[in-house]
Amino acid sequence: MQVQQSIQVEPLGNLRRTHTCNQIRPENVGQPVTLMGWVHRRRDLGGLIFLDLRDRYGITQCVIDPDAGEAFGKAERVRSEFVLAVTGKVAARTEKTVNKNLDTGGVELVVESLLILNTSKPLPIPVAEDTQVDESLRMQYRYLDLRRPLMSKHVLLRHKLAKAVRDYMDAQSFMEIETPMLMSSTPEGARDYLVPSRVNKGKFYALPQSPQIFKQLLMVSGQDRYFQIARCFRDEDLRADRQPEFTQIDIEMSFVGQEDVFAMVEGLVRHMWSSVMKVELPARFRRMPYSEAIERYGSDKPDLRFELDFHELELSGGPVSGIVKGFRVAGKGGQSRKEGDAWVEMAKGSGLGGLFFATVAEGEVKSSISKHVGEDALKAVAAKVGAQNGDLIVIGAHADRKKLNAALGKIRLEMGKKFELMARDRYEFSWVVDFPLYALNEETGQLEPEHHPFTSCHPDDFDKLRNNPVEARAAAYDLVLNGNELASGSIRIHNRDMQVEVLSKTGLTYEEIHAKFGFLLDAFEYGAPPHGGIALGLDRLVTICAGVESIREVIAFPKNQQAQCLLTNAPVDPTQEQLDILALKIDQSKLS
RNA sequence: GGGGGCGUGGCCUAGAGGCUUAAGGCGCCGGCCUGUCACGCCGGAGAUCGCGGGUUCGAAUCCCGUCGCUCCCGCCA
Repeated sequence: MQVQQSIQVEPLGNLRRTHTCNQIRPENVGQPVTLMGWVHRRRDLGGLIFLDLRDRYGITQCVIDPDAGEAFGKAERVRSEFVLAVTGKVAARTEKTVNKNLDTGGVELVVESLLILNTSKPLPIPVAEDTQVDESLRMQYRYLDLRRPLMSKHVLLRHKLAKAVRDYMDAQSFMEIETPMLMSSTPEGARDYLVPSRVNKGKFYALPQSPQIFKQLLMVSGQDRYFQIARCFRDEDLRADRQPEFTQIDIEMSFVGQEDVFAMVEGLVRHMWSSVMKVELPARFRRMPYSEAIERYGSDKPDLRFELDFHELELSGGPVSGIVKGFRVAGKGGQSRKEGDAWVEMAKGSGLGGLFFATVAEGEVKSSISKHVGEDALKAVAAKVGAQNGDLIVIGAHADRKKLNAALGKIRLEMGKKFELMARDRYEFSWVVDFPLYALNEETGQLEPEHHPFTSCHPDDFDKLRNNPVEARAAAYDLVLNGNELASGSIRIHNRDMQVEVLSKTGLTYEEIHAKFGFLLDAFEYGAPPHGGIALGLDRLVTICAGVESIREVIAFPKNQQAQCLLTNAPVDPTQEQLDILALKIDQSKLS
């Protein structure tokens, strides 16, 4: 510490950088240049010092010779992450000393003068190395973590994708319109974040779970094509792909049907991939009914980078009963007993009574269940799933179709991971369409909107809505990418009576509907246009493009799993004064 | 609310009843070094093994509790 304090920090004065640390190239040789940045690495050879100077653009090697006089003395005292301004001449590197790992590796800066703009204590986490560091430490020192070139890259990628969205939407006549953050609570699925009102003591705003109602009101107001890169808040428990505050690319359009929304989003996503990822996506994404996704892949967001799709089988006997489904895993017939047992354990964990295997070798189908179900039946199974020599056939059975699909879906995903069938650089998009309008809450026996209560019924299912609502399909859709729900949307209701009918099916009384949605119902009576839209999860999208596992890697200042910001310590205790102003009192007995 | 994993110098890891006076790499400090680029070489400092209790002649190691982080289930229209 003594050493550090003895180092004189110098003022910036009128000195300005002429280039960034990623700009100088062989064509700049001989030019005078001033760079500013952080000391990434320092290599002191005694009579010659190399400094790798870093800014967010890149790294430039600076050489300090004893001939540089004062600058050499300073360079001897410089340490990692000191902030420097260096001035000198660009020199070509000799053929032997070119560094191919650096964009600027063909040249170096021969330093003539050096200014120490600031010092740095030794670092609590490494900046110049890509080692695994405890995540809570990274969060606590996020400003250092973000200096790491990889994290800088993520921040830049996010910016570029957001910019691509704005460029594309603008070119398509969409307007970015801001909607309130302080709004009234709307009974959507998640818990609200509440904000107490000082002016209206005892009352609370809710932070938006999405701009849903406002964007629909914008359509009623004739704004026609709206988008917003909007922050949304949901007070639910966190996951690797879920933060309490997250960002949506929120879109709404008037005078459209489902296919118009698809075409627009396909264009948007294609533009993002083409301009940022340099990847050309197909002109049209596939469409898959919800029922097919569930029956074939056991998920409403199937990862389509690999097949392993389910076939319903005619099979019974011994332990095999109920609905039976199986799928083929190409070339994986050689699984050990131990590996098989592990899958069976997993199947049990996800509610499946049993999981059975068959293998195909030299035209023969072998399985522990062959004596129960018969060899001919097994042969038929192999034919049905398309199994060939060396393949593994996975078979599951359960009386409950829903549980069977869910369990097999889980196993399918695990096998996809284990057998490395999920290529990092493949992007398999699909629309999942024809979602059910309602889902039955088994605890309350009440119907709940599967998407949200403003979703229009499928045009072919109005009769079902009246007579058998649980069977009715919605004009709702998801965009799925590599097993992730990337976007979700619907064609909305724009008719007062229809809106009342859909809401009333969820058990709300007319009075409740009027109290909660009266303003929306009113708006529908003054010339509401047909409209629909969608919202894309920006955090998940960037995560996938960056090829990382957690959305925290692409959020500059994320929360940890306890929904805390370890950098600023939020949330914090309010002062008594703050509580008094808001007329609030903490119930200590409820604090655990 | 529930289940799994992890917690050892500033950072990353090893050690799983006595080889330990806790080992290695990075970083840090000092010395040497004029073409390095994860510079090299020599030397050094730095750890109540998350915390509390227990078992034992003996605990980083086993047991109980607790705290923190993380992954998952529930939850997330």
